[in-house]
Amino acid sequence: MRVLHVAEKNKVAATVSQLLSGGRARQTNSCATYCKIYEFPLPFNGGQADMVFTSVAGHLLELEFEARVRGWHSCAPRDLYDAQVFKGVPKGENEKMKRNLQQLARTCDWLVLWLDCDREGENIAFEVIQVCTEANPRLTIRRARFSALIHADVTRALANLALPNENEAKAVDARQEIDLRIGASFTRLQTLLLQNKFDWGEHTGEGGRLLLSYGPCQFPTLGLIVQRWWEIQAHIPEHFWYIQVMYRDGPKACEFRWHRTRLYDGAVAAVLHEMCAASPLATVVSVEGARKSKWAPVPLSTLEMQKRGSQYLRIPGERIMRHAEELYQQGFISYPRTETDGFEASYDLRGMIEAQSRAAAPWTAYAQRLLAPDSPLYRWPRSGGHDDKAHPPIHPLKHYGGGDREKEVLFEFIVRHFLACCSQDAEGQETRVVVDVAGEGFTATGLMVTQRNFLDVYRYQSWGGQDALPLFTQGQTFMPAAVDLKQGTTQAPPRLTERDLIAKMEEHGIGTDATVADHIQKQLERGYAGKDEASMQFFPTPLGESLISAYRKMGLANLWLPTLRGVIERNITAVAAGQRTKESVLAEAVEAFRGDFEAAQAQAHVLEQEVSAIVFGGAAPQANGGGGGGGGGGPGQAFGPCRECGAQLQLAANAEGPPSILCSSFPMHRLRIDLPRCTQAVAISADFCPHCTHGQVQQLSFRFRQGLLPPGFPPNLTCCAICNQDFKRLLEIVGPTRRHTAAQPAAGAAAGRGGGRAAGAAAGRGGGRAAGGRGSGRGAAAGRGAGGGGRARGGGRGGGAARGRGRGRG
DNA sequence: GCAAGGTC
Repeated sequence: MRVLHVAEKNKVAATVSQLLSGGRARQTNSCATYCKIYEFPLPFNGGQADMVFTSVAGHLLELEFEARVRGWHSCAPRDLYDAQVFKGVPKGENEKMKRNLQQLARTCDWLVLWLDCDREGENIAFEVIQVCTEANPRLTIRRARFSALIHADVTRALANLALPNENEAKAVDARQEIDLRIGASFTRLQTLLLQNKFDWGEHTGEGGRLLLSYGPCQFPTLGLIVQRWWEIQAHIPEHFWYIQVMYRDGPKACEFRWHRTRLYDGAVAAVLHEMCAASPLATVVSVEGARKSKWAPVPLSTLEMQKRGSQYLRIPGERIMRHAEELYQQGFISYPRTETDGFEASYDLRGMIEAQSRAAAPWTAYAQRLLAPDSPLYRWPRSGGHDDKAHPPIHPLKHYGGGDREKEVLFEFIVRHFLACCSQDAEGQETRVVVDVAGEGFTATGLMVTQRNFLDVYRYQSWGGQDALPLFTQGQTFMPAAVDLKQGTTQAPPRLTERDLIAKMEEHGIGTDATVADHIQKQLERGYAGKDEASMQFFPTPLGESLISAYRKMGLANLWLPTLRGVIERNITAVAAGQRTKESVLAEAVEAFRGDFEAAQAQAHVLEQEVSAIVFGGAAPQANGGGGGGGGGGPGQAFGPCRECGAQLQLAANAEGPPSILCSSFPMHRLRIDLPRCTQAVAISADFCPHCTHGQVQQLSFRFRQGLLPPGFPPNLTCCAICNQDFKRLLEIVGPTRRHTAAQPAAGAAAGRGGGRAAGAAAGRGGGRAAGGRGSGRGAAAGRGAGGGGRARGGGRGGGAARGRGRGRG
């Protein structure tokens, strides 16, 4: 009896056959470059069998359209919803893998499938079955289910062979067909529609041809980037005030923070501050201590490696995966694509630590400390609770001597993470001191680390530090070194870092651990997004923004919202669970997307308008009706070049209230000026500004609402909005228009403070200035307030420092 | 020239 065993990758075929044969399997080459053959005898099914192990390399087959519609001009893109699809063998390596399988299948009686125990693995199993039974229809077919490549698991799997799960495979079939139909149809629609309408210049890729791809993972990814960008654009900086109490005794000092945190009403804050300043003696109300611990990390999964790697090491996820793949191929680390973040009890962790304790590396001494008999430092890693039933967490196998600098840095991270997760948590003592000043409460918090433990090896993280508070006792009084009224400004949310983006994609189920980095990379390749190298933050390009904006205006939000993938995923999960048939899910999804496709095609002019307005800064016709317009800024009327970058300045309509002035260039520079709150109407006048020397800028004609105008200010003004001092002064006095994001509410703090607070904030702004002016030389506070006007934070500029300070802290 | 998912 001959039994053919097929694994998903050569490594698994090699490991399983070595485990089952006790290391006596004979290896030979096959006609497929990466897929070896391993042979050995073994008792099986009551007799003796010749075991033949080989593998594929991922999917063997690919879903393709029938030849009739393969040419881009052979049919209308919408025909791709009805065209036939079938699974074929892609040319090249896969043809060789197929030949290898069929040659072996002809000589065998059994086929045992050792593909990864996930949905894709189940689908590949059926690809292997299809190909093998073509060559030998008499095969007895079984599935081996294993969760770890260790002896006990593998022998158990062989002794408990089961049948493959067709439902799981069909779920993947459905996913493939949906992805192919919507991906190809929208890609062709977008590309064919727009490629000849504009001069794309630098946007075209290698072949000099423009490719505007659409995909159910790439668009929601782009959507995440654009959405955040719109939130940033919609943010209106708001001033707030807080009281800060400082203690100082020689070198010892600490800051007490106000229990009210902050107030948005400057006048009220000023009153409270005056009370504190009038009787500043502080009384210690309580001194409390608490033990705190900082948890060591859990074992490393792929996405965690990418998130932490991009943050700690500043290496993009795509390169992390490339290095990790090489380290794996060369035997330095375990399999790099895993969701598992806990070790099975049978893993020999001490053996792995030992391997790192022998190398001459900076972490050698730490590894030795961990290994010491009865080491109080060592502990079995906490599990993160995820298990893909196919691969262990990423861990080092042997020492990597180096060569490639970036690969070394990644390897070091993998080792340090592994050692850290095998270590005890860090321990510390927190002290909280509460004081009372004139009836207002303030708290100082200090943390002293008592046991560093894993932090000693995990140098990417820090905790507290030498932040011990001076000694206070309850009932004690002291005179603060300062009781200050401070002013701060709310900050727009930061642009997304790679870590943020990966986390959001994970949250919404966009992509898998093996593909998330590719989807991000694709944003850059297609020119949909850019990445600020210094801050590692993503921003949409005008092209990316225009595409998303177009679908938003069409009212087809489900084509780019991050929830798109989750909807598809939920439906195919029902197929995998046997609750729905593949046919019904497919029919439903295809009909839904066909509807979206037809709606998009019917409104193709919106796509053109958005690209024209946002990418090419053209004075496109105003979008009529659309999907509400708003926050993101739509097409606008141009009135002259931007002084900083030369691109067109536009008067861009908002959903409510007067339009805003927008510079269309990006990411070089992006200017936004919200007009004064009292603006009733504005129009581009025929006159040019006599002062702007960088180009011809048309003046704007304003009509203002009388009630809000400062005394003596003319209700009608025609002036240059860029350089006119009266206009700037008015903007300073009355503040910019308060707008709301129509379709996409801003996240977190900004949204929470929406309309309701508007009146209070406006009042606060006025009051605050007064307070600042009255107060005796509080230069810093007053100075911070200036320049807060209508200018939104620019794209590429000025990121870092201010951003790092976080939201709203002064 | 289209997708996303495997893996080398």
